[in-house]
Amino acid sequence: MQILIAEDEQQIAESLKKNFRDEGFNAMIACDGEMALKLLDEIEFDLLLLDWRMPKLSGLDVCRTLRQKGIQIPIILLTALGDLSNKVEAFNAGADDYITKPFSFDEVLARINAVVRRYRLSKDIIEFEDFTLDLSRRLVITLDKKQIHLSDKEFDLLKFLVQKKGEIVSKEILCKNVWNLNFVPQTNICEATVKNLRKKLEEATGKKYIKTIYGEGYSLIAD
Amino acid sequence: MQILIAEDEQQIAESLKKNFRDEGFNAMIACDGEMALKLLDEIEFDLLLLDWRMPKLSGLDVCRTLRQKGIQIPIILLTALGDLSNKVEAFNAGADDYITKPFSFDEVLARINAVVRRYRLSKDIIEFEDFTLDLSRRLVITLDKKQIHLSDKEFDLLKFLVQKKGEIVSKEILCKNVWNLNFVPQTNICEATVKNLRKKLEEATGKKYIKTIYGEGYSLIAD
DNA sequence: ATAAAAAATGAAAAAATTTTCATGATTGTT
DNA sequence: AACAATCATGAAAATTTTTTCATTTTTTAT
Repeated sequence: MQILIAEDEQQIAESLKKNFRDEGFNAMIACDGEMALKLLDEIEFDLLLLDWRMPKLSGLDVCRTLRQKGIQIPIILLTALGDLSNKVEAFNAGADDYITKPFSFDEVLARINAVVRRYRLSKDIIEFEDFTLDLSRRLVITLDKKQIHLSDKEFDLLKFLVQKKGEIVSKEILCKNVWNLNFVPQTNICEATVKNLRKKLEEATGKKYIKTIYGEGYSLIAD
Repeated sequence: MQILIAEDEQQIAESLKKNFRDEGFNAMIACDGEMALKLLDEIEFDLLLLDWRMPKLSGLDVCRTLRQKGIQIPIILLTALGDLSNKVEAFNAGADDYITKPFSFDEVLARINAVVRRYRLSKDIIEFEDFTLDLSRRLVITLDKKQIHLSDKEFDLLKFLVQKKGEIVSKEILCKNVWNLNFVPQTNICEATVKNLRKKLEEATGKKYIKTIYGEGYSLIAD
């Protein structure tokens, strides 16, 4: 996960970054609001941790600007003041959550998880066991945030199986949905692609996910 | 936009169709529920305007049948009866919205816009001028519903430009976001890919969309 | 008008993906 | 156990995509 920390107090920013690294997250620091906007414009982040008080542009301004532009990245605002009116202001500006300083890193983690989970529901992200499919970016990410590189057909096949997880999917249906064929071809395209997908999934996770049901089809199983 | 009007009262149907044409939408009329289903099966529509009371199959039946088949087209139900229980029934059957007769055409337009916007947000669909990007299926569709076949890199490039439509995007930023490079390579990968993308877009739409801003970058422009 | 920098282009080379084919292994049935 | 059907596999062939390179064209500044 790629996180942008927009925070002018270097100590806090660095400490967050270090903690994130230990969690396997990749964090980058912007020391003011303008820099944050610039970085967000250039690089794709999964989450923005945004300090309220910052030089040049306040966190609130950054938040409003982003939402105005239609950018939907999850945003958590950090603030030193814990009163309710700030909270309301934060949400009105388009923040997804709100943390009061001083905070523990555990709290940050918990909030991030909640916010990101909500975000995923609204986006096209499907989780299955040890990996996550990002349908719009066509990425498969493992638990340890590594990317599994799948070819187009492999991705389509996995996507279809994940969408039908547990169910048995016949080759006929696969041909329709992955190859857009209304018949099962004479060749063994399905089997060949399944084979390659299996290999990549096992290399990445060490587990066997695609089960063959003799005479019926394939099925994606948990463990 | 391709609209199907399912309405047995010819006068209403024709009036709607005429109004739609003035708005630049293409509408087709089905005079009963069965005909509506048949047309929906054969032609891709963007919206279904569905009368409640119709011969053979009622609007509600059509709605339920479509949803049962997993077809997700936005549906607006038209009804002569304005009571609340109908509204609930409509939504339960899977309609997206509900208009009570008599209605003004402005109201129809407003509801259509709202429904279609919501649908697009939920589907990760971005529109730009004469084409539409379907991010989760990685498809580019022209106004006349033809598919533009783009390679992976071409799609990523177009997607990025569409997301920044109007803005100038430097090669540096493209390299970061399309090729995941933190530098501009010595070779002219960007230019070459832009060239191929331009060719395909122009072949499909006859228009030039990607403008070069000398020394600065590229920009996707309207017309 | 001219030179230098930047961008466009066509074609070739390199790399990756998709598909096919021949062969071997597995499964269910009799 | 034997058979037929089904599936798995490795490797080759075919196709497509990506990248590079040499050259031409365009743009900007002088």
